[in-house]
Amino acid sequence: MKKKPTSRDVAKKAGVSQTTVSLILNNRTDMTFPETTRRKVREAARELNYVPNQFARGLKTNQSRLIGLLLPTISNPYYQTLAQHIEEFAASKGYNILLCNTSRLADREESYISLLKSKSADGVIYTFAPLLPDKVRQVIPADRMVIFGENEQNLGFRTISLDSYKAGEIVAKYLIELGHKRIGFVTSPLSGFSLSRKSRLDGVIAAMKAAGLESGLVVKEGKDEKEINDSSFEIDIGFSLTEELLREHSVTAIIGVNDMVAFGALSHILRTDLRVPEDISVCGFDNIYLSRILKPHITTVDHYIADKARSAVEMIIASVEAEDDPSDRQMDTHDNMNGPMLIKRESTGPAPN
Amino acid sequence: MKKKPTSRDVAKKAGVSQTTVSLILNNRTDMTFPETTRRKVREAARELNYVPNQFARGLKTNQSRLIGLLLPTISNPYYQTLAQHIEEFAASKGYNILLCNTSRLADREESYISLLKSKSADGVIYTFAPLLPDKVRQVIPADRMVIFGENEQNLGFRTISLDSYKAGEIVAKYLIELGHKRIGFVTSPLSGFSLSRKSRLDGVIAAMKAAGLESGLVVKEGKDEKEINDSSFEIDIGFSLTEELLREHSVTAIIGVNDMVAFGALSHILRTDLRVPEDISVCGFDNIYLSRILKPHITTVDHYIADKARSAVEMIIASVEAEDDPSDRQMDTHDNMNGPMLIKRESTGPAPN
DNA sequence: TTGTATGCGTTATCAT
DNA sequence: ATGATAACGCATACAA
Repeated sequence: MKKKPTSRDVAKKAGVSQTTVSLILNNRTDMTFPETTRRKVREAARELNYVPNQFARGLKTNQSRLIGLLLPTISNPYYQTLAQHIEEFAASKGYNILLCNTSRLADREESYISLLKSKSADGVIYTFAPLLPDKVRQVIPADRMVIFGENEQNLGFRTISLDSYKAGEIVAKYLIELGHKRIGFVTSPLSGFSLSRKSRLDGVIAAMKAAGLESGLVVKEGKDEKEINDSSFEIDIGFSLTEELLREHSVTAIIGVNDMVAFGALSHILRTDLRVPEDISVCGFDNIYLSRILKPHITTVDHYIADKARSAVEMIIASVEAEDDPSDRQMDTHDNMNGPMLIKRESTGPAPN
Repeated sequence: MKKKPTSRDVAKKAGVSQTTVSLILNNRTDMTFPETTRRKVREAARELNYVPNQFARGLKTNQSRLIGLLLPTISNPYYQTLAQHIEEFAASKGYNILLCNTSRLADREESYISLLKSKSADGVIYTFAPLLPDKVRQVIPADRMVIFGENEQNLGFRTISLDSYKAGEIVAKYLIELGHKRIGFVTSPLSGFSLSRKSRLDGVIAAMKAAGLESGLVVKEGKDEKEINDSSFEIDIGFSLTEELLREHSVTAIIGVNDMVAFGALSHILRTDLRVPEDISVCGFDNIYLSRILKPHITTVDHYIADKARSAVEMIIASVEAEDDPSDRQMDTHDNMNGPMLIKRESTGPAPN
């Protein structure tokens, strides 16, 4: 590890003071330098391969340009895509992403929170409801924290909402319009972590009720969530619950609680005599990239994740920048955001008969 | 952003000096303290919610416990799984992952390299051949850099090899044993970035040649790589090239250059009258998690990615730790590692006739 | 316009 | 066994 050049080295080489180097390299507009000085400094920096030491800078400024991204797992197309969008937008703004995979384990979550504090992360994006909301509050300033997902329990954190309830309604209404009266809802466990699963189901129930079809809904819920780190678990759940469902009930449509579960359902159905969508319709949620790839293309609900990822990052950056200039302290008025949108594809059609 | 407590605050509260706090909280074994002092300090730290400031610590120690992970994209099951394994093992060792998505763009790669230097990253893991090897060499010390993948051009970087050539051989030999004589090789572009694609093909060619079946190989190569950031591109390539291939040639087996391409191939075949594997066999490379999920389960080659991810992280950590104690400077003797292994599944069978 | 001096919070050296 | 004190490299208030 050869020693790295410091701003003092650059200063010496350029024949100016270290202050001048700092000022010029930070492009400070409130100061003006002769073009020759600027050139000398930049050239010296380039020749020495100088890069400012973020430890030293951070010690002064207390900014890290680091955003912690907490995920239950990255082996899941939904989180993947989310991570990708967040990373891309953050990078475009000069912020970087520290990958924090919690596996939904409280102790991992806790150690990551401490880590983020000690690294003076400028912000934290949760992609699930915190397991330890009180701990988080102690450690992370409220305006540096955003939850990406459901907002139900209202813990007082800022939230980028996906409105899963409405998404559930939309899907159910669509199927009802197509004439479906007996619908199966297949889901990984509703208890515990994922609030969005429950919300989606609630939305479906509401729509069924509104159409007087309550009794036509069959819910099949998966059991334990032990293997949740690998999304193959969700496919398996979709597969086996659908098998069970079709053995016991005659439905004309199946809603998977997300696209992965829906794939599992589809995967079972394709092994039977049933045709999709002639005999049975299938749909999911999330519009993960696989849903426009795997055949038959699956009907699903899009959340405008890219836009929302952008908003999440923007909220944090706004707080960071408000630090210097406390004037524009406008918080989270992100209400005019796109709601969920149905993506109709091959896997759904009119009810048979 | 309320002010964070410093070790001095802890010292004041515990009634000791700041030095003592540092010594105790760092669990230094070369120093011994009365149990009462230790308790006082720890308690004060806990009560104040004290977390050491990494900027200050880093300034002194020049260690960040940060590893930069350079990926072309994370929207690809292969890189996903790799990232997951690397993150998990690194976290277990107290190291963290900075996500560096380059989209295979040279300027992004360059800015990430500078960033990693300025953040004093302890190491860098490339998951592809560097676009800017010279720049990397200038900025990242050789012993803090590991390439995960092919080693062909031998740029002088340490490498965790996947031995794609051998993987190609293994697959081809297996198909030949099953009696296949006319085999299609379907691939995304061979030029440019991905060395492993070419190596896989070379391995296949070698095996065919060895069996005197050279003329039985048909290679279909996809054109431009513009949409490579979304792995749907690879599925599309598999789909359309297979369509083309089957129109022009009669083969009894198709090798996809990776599992995604193989899925694309499969996806087309399932829309024809051909049965898999009775009429035609399909296989891929990488053993991504989808390959044991999607039906029919696809035959593929496993690389022991989890083990190798571990090795990559270990190599870096070893270098970091060798810094203090330059005695154990044993470098990359990771030769006794598992080679590629064939995973036989439903999508392959004996050649027809 | 440029340079000098100081301090950020830690770790580490050296006294005590 | 514990406490003063000096760096680490940068940004910045202030001096020139």
